[in-house]
Amino acid sequence: MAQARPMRADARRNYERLLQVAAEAFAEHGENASLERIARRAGVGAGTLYRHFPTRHALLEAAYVDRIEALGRRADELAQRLPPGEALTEWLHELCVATIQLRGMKALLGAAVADGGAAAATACGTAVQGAAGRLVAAARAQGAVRADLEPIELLRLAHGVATASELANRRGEEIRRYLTLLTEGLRP
Amino acid sequence: MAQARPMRADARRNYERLLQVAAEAFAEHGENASLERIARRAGVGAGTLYRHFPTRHALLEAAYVDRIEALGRRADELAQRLPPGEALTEWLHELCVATIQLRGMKALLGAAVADGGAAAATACGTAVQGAAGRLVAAARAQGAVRADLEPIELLRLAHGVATASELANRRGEEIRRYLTLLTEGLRP
DNA sequence: ACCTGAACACCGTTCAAGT
DNA sequence: ACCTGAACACCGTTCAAGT
Repeated sequence: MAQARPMRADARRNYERLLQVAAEAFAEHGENASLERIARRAGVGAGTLYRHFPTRHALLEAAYVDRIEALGRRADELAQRLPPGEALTEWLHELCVATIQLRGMKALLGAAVADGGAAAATACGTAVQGAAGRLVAAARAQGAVRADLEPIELLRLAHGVATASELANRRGEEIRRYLTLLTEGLRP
Repeated sequence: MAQARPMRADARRNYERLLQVAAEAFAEHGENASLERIARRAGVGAGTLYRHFPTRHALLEAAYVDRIEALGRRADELAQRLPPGEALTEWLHELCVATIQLRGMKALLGAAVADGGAAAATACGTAVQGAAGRLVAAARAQGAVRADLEPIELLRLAHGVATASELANRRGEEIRRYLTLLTEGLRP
């Protein structure tokens, strides 16, 4: 998405500053961090925040889109280094860690795999659904996962595993265990 | 928990009215429903709400504790009618449906299986952890589930499955599918 | 013993006035 | 073209005053 016209210098400065402060605020307080405080800490008026980011979700997405896209690239790195089944498992683990680590990330990743329509169009939705699609296709071709497994449902289940791990503690210590239970199933 | 002294008639009336309005409000708007509006709709001052329910969570728990305890009894009904493995699966399904159905329920059930310590002491924690404990023990004795499966982690994973299903839609149509994936595992 | 509702602090969001 | 900050509505929470 190339910027048609470059932003005015002061606007650009405010924009960057808002993103930086927002990333911290969302990481610490979650998706409901106070927007008014973000504006204040960034040294801009409330109106400036709303001009750059018309909705809370727009700010949240802008604040974390880099990390999400890095996760997308990470999928391909893992696909090169590891057999398809292991690459998938390892990527899911990193996805879950990211989900828990920054408090605001959970809402963002949730929205990125919600519902179907609108989510897939966002940058985060594209990155994460694309990555999962490639990893699942490769794993399926090798017979490492069941043939009827859809990438989108796997992403939702991974979000569920992250949620479950978060209920145990915020440190993510249970992620491996819960991911193993999901992969292997509950039967003996 | 027997009431040491019965409440004064007006207090009792306010208490009941608050619970009723709160149950509707939480069901519709989720756990963050406006407390001030609940008080207003119940026709009481804000102070009265806080007197009866010192925290938002206390009100949420009081509003839904009946339903949660019914779910606990339901576990034993199912255990009588069905083989242990099926009873467990069916109960998990009903638990997930309940989790999604009333918007406020998710936060309550989440808290009931969070973290260990404080949760187990609440009425909801006791009911739900007790039920899961009995069902898992029976299923384990029959070899229907893996021997190392802890009730608490199963409850957390079920909460994750409910979360995953909610990402697909609020109608719970995906619950069976996601529960099957969890039970059977992701491998072919 | 219990209730009311004003009071305070804080926040989301908009918009007239500025540069 | 962009910014500021006052203004409005709404909410959580407390507490003095009532009955």
